[in-house]
Amino acid sequence: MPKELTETQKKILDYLIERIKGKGIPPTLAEVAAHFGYRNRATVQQHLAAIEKKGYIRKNPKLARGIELTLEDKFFVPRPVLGEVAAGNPLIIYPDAIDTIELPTIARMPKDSFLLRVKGDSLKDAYIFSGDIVIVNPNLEPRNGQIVVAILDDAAVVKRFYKKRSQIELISENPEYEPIIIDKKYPSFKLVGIVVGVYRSMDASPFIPIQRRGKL
Amino acid sequence: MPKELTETQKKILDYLIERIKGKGIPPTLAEVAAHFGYRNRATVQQHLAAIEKKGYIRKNPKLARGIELTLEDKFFVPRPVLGEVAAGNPLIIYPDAIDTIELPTIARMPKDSFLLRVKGDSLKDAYIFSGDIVIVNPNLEPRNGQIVVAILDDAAVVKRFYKKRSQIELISENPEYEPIIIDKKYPSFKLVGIVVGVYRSMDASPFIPIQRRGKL
DNA sequence: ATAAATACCATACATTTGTATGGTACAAAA
DNA sequence: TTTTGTACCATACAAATGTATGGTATTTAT
Repeated sequence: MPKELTETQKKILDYLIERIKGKGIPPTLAEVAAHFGYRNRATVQQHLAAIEKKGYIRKNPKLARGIELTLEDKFFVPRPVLGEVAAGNPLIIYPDAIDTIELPTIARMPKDSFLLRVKGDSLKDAYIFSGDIVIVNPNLEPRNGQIVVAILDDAAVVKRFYKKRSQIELISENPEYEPIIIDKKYPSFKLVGIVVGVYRSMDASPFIPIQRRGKL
Repeated sequence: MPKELTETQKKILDYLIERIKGKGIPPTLAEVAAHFGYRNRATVQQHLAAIEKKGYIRKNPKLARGIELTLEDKFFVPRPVLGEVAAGNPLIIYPDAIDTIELPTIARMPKDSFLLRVKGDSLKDAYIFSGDIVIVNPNLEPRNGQIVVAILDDAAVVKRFYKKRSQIELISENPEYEPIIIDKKYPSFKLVGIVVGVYRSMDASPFIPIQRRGKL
């Protein structure tokens, strides 16, 4: 189990992850220093040593940009989950990250997307379940039938989106939930983004392994 | 549209991609040279110049490992799908990639994992559906109750794994399918890996947007 | 009270790294 | 035939890079 990081160390690690996952190129000491306004590389050097000691990265000695994320080899990388979102009844969405899930290393986010954990079962007919992580892109125009995340009276919902002449309808796949109809002028409605993908980790299995034997 | 690459250039580009996506660190000229057995960096230097000229990479001048993949700066990154795997009845698994899916940029794979597209519905009670992409890690020891991919008589299956004294059981979540019982000595059985995650793209929506209005 | 960890700065140095330049050999195109 | 492109080799060099060492100030644990 990796040890706790200090504030500064965490910031630096986040930057490393951002650079490695985002650009594909780990930064040099000089670049990290520049990014944080440090006057010299030795400072970064020491922070990296500390982060490495705590087990989050591995440094290839003598090699330029020789920073590897060790967490990556464990297949999981911490990603912030911005909030929980109701597939059924609205839930509160938090301004900051409420949690960090261990998205597998398959987890490089498009830089403008973010993650939300789904609570509730109103999307079960669309094969999205409570506990799933949805990848939300805020910079896409919604088309009819797409699954979107929207804020409604300070709560967030995940629903299927339909735009009509003068109103927007948010429909659950699950017939137990009533469609939400929004007049276009409705003030507290805001479209957050479009669900571009769903990810579910199999690691901490939410399923109880039922010892089902033989035929039924 | 990028121009055609020569054989050598393609090999080098493949290596670059492998390094950037796999390790997260682009190689230096020296490393590329070593990998291909070149006696000096200038050779690589010239190949890279050619590849850049043809538009596949961008080089940050003067910067160590300053190689970026130009094709990558989009939302989706092509990833090879190694085969299709049956959640219900066994299907054939192909030695090479059968397809390339556009995994979202959230998609950087752990280097030893690979993707399989699921066909069939025997795992629907585990919320895995036909068309989903499962992320499979071949280097983990399976624990009871985990979902695994296994090869059985040249066909691959996705099932829940249970190890008993002298036999292994592969069980479907879906009661319609019979459990598969394998004697430990069974020759043609091979465990491929453990399903560590499921990804589903919402992009090419498999669902027909049903115009369901009002209450039912 | 003292030790240890954190968070920086500055300077120095050997290597690594990218790049420039020049050369050879070969095949295909003009 | 000459030119162009590909595929290598060798040497040289400035800048980038990681690392070592030493220092100060502050906070946290003992």
